[in-house]
Amino acid sequence: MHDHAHSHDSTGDRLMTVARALRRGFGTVLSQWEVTPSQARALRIVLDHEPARLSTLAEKLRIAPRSATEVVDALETRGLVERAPDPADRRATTVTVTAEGRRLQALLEEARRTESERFLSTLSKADRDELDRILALLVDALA
Amino acid sequence: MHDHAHSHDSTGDRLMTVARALRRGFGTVLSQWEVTPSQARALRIVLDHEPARLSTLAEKLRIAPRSATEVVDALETRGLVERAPDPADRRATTVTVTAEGRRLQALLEEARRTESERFLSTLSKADRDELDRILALLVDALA
DNA sequence: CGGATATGGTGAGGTTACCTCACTATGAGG
DNA sequence: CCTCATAGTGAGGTAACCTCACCATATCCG
Repeated sequence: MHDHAHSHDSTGDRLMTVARALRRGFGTVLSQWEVTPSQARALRIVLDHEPARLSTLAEKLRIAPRSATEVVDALETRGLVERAPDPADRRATTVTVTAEGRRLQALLEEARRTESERFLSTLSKADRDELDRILALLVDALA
Repeated sequence: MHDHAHSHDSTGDRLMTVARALRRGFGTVLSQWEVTPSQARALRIVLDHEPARLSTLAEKLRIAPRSATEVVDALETRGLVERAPDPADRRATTVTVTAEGRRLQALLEEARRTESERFLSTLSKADRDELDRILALLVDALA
């Protein structure tokens, strides 16, 4: 009677399933502020590396430099970041977050945290800690 | 020297990071057979629900019916699935996997398993089991 | 110094995987 | 049978990527 179609799924499959659901959740939350997931990710990275070159941003986001141009265009249009010439290299452009961008980023961070907790709320505290610990190991291994 | 920029990330963030990396891995492996992730997912679902209606497939993949048409088009062009009229409802179309599709699906399943294990290889057996157990809980909670 | 070569950013144009909307064909209920 | 719902698909659109070509600037080196 029960749906045990997942019973033969591997850990990797489960991981993808869970991540997909969480992605959906984040996306829904983000749309409240008319921010796309890609923009939210970029805004966050820029804030972490301010003042960030476009090329640095591209690298951190693991996208092509050309694509970084696009997402910065979008953020700049929304007034969340600003471009400025890099005084050290006249080819380069640096990106900084505006006050407005900072304000929004704080809201997004909070929303992400809330959504994440809601998502994990079916787990016991112990399991959540375990999950976090193991995921951290995997993240470290990616470096 | 070390990159501890992730230190303030939440569990949800880590989950996304890990899933993203795994997705990349799967994608790379799949490209060996010139199969896109979307096609691989669809092939799998069709096999699990054979003979599957397009609408059923769309529902299981959580995409719009129109999009199911597209992915089935792609699979049919590659000779991996076949459309047939549903004898019970002349509006409906059923999709079945061809012998070729079955052969490929077996290869893909194996590749997925291998890639998944490679990805998790940095974890101890105990941690892998823990991770699997907790993810299974989350998957169940999604239903 | 100056010429070759590498690098930073962007315009043009393409791809994938989605979407909505409108339409046709068929089924089902009153 | 007349209305209304449902199955699939054509047409056309979007987000988030991509490559390739190009220009401006930097760097290296004979």
